[in-house]
Amino acid sequence: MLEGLNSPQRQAVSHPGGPLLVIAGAGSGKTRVLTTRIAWLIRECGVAPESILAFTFTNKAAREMRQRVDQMVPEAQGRCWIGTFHSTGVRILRSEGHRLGYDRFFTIYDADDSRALLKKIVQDLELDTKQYSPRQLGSEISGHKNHFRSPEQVMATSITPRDQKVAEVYAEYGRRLRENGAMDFDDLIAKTVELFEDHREVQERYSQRFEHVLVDEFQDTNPLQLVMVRALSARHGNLCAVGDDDQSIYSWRGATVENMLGFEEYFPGSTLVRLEQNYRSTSLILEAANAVIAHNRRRKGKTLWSDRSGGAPIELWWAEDEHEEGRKIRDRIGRLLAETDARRRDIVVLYRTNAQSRAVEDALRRESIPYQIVGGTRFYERREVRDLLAYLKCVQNPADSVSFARILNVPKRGIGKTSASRFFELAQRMGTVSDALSDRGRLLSSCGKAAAGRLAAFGQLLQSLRRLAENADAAAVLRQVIEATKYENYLREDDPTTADDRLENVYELVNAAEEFSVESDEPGLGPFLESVALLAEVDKMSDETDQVTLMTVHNAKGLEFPYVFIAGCEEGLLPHASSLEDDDQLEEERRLFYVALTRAEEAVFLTASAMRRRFGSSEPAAASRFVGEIPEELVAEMGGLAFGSRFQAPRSLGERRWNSISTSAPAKRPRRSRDQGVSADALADAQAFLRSRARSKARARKEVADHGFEDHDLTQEELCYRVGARVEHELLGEGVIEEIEGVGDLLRLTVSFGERGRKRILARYARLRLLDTEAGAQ
DNA sequence: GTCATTGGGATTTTT
DNA sequence: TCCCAATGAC
Ligand SMILES: Nc1ncnc2c1ncn2[C@@H]1O[C@H](COP(=O)(O)OP(=O)(O)OP(=O)(O)O)[C@@H](O)[C@H]1O
Repeated sequence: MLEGLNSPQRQAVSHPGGPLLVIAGAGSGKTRVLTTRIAWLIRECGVAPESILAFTFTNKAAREMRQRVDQMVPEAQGRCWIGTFHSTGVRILRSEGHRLGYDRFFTIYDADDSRALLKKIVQDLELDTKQYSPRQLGSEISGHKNHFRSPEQVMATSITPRDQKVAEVYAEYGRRLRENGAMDFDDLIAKTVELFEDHREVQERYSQRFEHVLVDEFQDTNPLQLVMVRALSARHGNLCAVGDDDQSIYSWRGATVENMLGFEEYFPGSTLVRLEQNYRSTSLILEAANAVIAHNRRRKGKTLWSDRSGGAPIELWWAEDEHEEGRKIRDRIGRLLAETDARRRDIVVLYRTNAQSRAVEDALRRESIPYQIVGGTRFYERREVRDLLAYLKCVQNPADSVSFARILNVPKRGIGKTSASRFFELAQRMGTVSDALSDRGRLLSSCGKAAAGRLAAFGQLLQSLRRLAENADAAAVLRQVIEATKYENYLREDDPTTADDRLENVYELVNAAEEFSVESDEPGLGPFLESVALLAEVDKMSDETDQVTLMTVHNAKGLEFPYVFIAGCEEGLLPHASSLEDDDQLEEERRLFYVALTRAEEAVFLTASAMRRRFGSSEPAAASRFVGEIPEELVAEMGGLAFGSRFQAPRSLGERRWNSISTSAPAKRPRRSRDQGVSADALADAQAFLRSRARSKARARKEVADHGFEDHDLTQEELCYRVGARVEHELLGEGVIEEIEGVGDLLRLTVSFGERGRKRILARYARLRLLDTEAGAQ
């Protein structure tokens, strides 16, 4: 079993017991060690499979781990508990949640449901929805939960009046979730922890049961999850955690590397194992990744090497806009497929934001290159899908008022705002929604004749669906919902232009339910809703079909591909504009880039675009500083004809910016007009510009309008351009510069070519030659 | 109660 | 650019 493993890997796999932390860089076999250790424990140490609990980051990772363990130790046969924190929480709460007053199949609220509930609360508490947006509140409350802070604690430590209000909302939110018999995502872990605290005997039982607890991707666990891990491993103290602090990319979700760095403190007497050999990537890729991540200050350095010497240089492609970027990616993919033995499934296109997938998709589609997209507008977030799921949740859980409110008048059944709010008042007085629905008399007196009739009819619909659900499987209930509500007609009438798409989604949901009903040994509504709620995007990723994969860097965590494209290597995108002001956030962006690079086995292709469409208008972009942090000799700048080498290489621009940014802040200085020359510390303006862009789009626009780019950092070549200078163009011949806008890659010149007319061109692509340099130079 | 129009906000990342 | 929520006319 230890065959093929290196020495520290073996040490970790065969570690006898007690807390073990494996810290190691990307591709060093952490996951493999964890998997093998599970098999080792069963086979060599005689540990019963059901006494093993392993946490993975996604259900997909769990599935793969389970498969591999089963391969190595057939007798394990899926008897180990391997799953995400959330699915493990659900599993425990399903059998123990009654102690906290929850039904076996409590409803799981997704982010949308939570927001709907928060919105209601904000309205009921008469707070300003601008200042307390459900979205913002949701993430604040989630943060509190993930840091293991109760509403009372938040209240006690609140400073501003707003903090207090947030604490109030938090407390009320918890009460209403409970009233609705529902938990949000965070509760799946928080309530498990609560269960263990309030019922020590339950905690004792579970921690007795799990002789060994293992955690993958430990750097992205949050304090709440740490509490859960500690509770579960308390009895035997056999915890094996693996992680890489340089790959921590979920701090915005409450994750903290402190869990790893403070391991010895939380689990005294722990053993530390480091893995230093990478088996995934060429050494060129590793060298690049190591160089980039070395720029992070807040890290414990580590060694990572590969004996896969050499490797193809990292290609850097420039495009004028995201469409061209998409085409270049597609063309390069086409060449890979034609010229190497790469299959489509060997290729992934990674990006920072989901919105970037669009341009790549368009390009791939035009050449009919099959692709799958992971994430983005999620299937289960589509309105029609959510409507139908809300019906199912409502059928399953009569107390779920959020789902009820969603479907009360969908499809339209003549119960408008007024009737609805009258009804909810009545329901509040009577205790539950379903009681109110079946009380004809009170309905009549509260809501009037017409509405009362409609409400009662709706109540009967729900009742009949509930009766059906007692015996039928999820698919049957779903089909009945669609039929009874004439949902297909509703979609067709509601908006004929989108009806086809939406109907397709409806059928896909039916399909999913049917598949579930056939495959699952518990085909009922409750288990189906549970599986839907826990499904992550990568879980649905197909490994079978041969297609190119598109996804965010976050989703690519833990995966590997021979060929990796990283699109949008631009300031403001990667690093993202919202992370530029804060060092910690900036370092997380760098880790993100590191994660992206280290997914690759054979080759990396970076692309960036000079212009990027955002909110419908094109905005300029500059090279990502991270690209500049890769040693120059590892990068091959591509682009052919359009990219004049006489002009400043864009990646150097990124480098320059970064270098200057890390020096002390430049003093304010007088503005100068562009043809007077350049200021030495124009960088500050560039930064300020990016910052302001992050702050407010409108303000940023104004800033551009007010003083354009004239004060930004200029390159050597740009220095030489000035209005009135004479230049020569390869095709157009001689001309005179009339106007200069932009900076760096985006430097645009308006040049008058006499009879050939006036052209506005990007300097980088134009291949201009200055004719009278002394006139242009300072 | 329903439908159309308008205006404002959104894109950072997700279990 | 697109999507939603709020507003107002019928
Ligand atoms: N001793 C080994 N010999 C050969 N290949 C190995 C060895 N250990 C790991 N590998 C391979 O290296 C690759 C990376 O392994 P694995 O995914 O376990 O690394 P990881 O540390 O979890 O990576 P990441 O941190 O990027 O998630 C896998 O393809 C794995 O099969």
